[in-house]
Amino acid sequence: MTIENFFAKATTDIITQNLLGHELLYQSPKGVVGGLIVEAESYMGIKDSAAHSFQGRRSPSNEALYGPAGTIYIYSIYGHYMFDIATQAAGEPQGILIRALQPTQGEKIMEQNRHLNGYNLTNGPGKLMAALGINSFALNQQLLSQSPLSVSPQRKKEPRRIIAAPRVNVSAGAWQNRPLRFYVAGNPYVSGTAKRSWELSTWGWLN
DNA sequence: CGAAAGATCCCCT
DNA sequence: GGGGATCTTTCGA
Repeated sequence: MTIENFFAKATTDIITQNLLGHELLYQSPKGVVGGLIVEAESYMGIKDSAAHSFQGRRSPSNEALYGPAGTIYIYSIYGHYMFDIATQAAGEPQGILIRALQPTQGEKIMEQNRHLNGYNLTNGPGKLMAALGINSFALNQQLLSQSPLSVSPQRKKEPRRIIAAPRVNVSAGAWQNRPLRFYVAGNPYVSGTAKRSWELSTWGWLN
């Protein structure tokens, strides 16, 4: 099973839920860094009012969304870099925004990249990219399997419970309240969650 | 060419 | 929980 086979086999919202617990790794110049995916959002393509490809919008900056499943889509907003993966066949511009990681590799390097430590290291889409040390568009439009970024083809850990909620900072449009944000319940690296909701014995995993 | 919006972050109360 | 920083992209004149 390759990571490309993992995608394009279901609807993007199902793929997003199945992606939780997979390990994202980056072969960075300073060493291997990465962690388990604990939070992600689905963007459902031309009919989704919050998607960059809404109504078929297409330009050099979002071209990666139109690539085959497993294509890396990097964009920037407010001076921060974000990491998406195209999930469907070429020409069907749907994708997943990776929003938070639980560090498993190179935590020291990530702390140096971020100049801080603790749960704030990777609990947001811009934060995790800064922690990995990615601050350019160099990997945009590359295939995951042919780049220094990789996602494990299967789960490393099973979420005990997955919560679905409206997407973060999607505040207008017909799809603004759709529950397309998915995260591991109780994991302290999920962005914007309250301390009292954290499960610090299991971090939300079954194994 | 200027302006405004935006899938965010950090620091302060 | 709120406001300012920051900067790329897009759209309208």
